[in-house]
Amino acid sequence: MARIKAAPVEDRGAQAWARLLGVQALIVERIELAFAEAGLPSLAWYDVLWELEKSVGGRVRLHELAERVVLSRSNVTRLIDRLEQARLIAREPCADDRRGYFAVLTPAGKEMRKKIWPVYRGQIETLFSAHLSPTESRAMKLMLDKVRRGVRGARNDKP
Amino acid sequence: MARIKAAPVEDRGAQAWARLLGVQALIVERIELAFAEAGLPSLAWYDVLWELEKSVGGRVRLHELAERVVLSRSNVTRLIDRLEQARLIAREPCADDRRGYFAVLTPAGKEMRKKIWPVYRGQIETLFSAHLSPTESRAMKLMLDKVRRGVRGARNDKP
DNA sequence: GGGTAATGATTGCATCTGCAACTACTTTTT
DNA sequence: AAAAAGTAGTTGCAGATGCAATCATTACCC
Repeated sequence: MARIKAAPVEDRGAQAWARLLGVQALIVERIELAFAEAGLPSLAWYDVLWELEKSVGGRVRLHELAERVVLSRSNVTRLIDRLEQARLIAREPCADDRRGYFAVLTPAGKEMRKKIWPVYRGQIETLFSAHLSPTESRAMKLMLDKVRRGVRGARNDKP
Repeated sequence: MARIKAAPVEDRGAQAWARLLGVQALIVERIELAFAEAGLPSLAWYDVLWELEKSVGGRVRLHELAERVVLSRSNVTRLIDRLEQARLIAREPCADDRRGYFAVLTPAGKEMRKKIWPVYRGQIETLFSAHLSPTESRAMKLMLDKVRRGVRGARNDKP
């Protein structure tokens, strides 16, 4: 009958959040290390390449990209600069809106992503998936989806 | 009877990982914004203050701190520099090992942490906990604990 | 339609971060 | 006990990041 040291309900969210932060930092550090050892570019580069590859025509407007990879505008400008210098993507002016630019994936960019993926996949498997059952992974994804929808849905409370 | 578009089991982990990265980035961005608006220092500073407060005597060796907040050594040196300049912590030489230093929490540091926490807690609640049931939060924490133990336990495979 | 507001992208500046090299001290080896 | 190897922390350097300001273009609205 003795109820032992159950965390106050209001704290459970904070505890889960703290673990999430810790695990994310730990695993990202390892992945970056593995990438560097394999002579591959950073996770940020992979994210951009993958985001482009997912998009129709391998092209995305820069501000759209900034939102998807969660970086500030100025940062995207310079990240794209570096990727362009490495010939993995190219800038292409937008016909409809003469202020805007697309980032488009080059063949070399496509190949680079293909080259990174097996390494990335292996790290995810070893560092993350291996410690969860498929059911757990699925549950985690669903929960995080709910959180994401909640956060993104509730934006702009201002009138 | 038709089984519809179930993700291959091997991909579930990767999907969960992708969501984790996305949600973390999204929420951290919001939290940093809220901190800045409230005139508070960054999340990194909070992490250090909290780590010290949790430790007996409010003191931790620098290399220990680096490991706990998942930062490189050199980075800790300079993070501690800034915190020291702000009088929130102090360096104290270690008697046992004359190479080493402790970071110790000052009263001002303790107060700062107390001042940040309500804001932080509010953000966690709004951005994260609000979208999960207490049961889900608990399940998420337990899963992430398993992952963390798995990652930390499997280190140093090298002979 | 002309003025104002808003948006897309870039740049200057300051900060933050990591790696590699370095100094100082400690532990291990022989 | 002297030499070798390892560990704690700092520093130089280069890269990455964000904010605020700027320029160009588009949308709004009276």
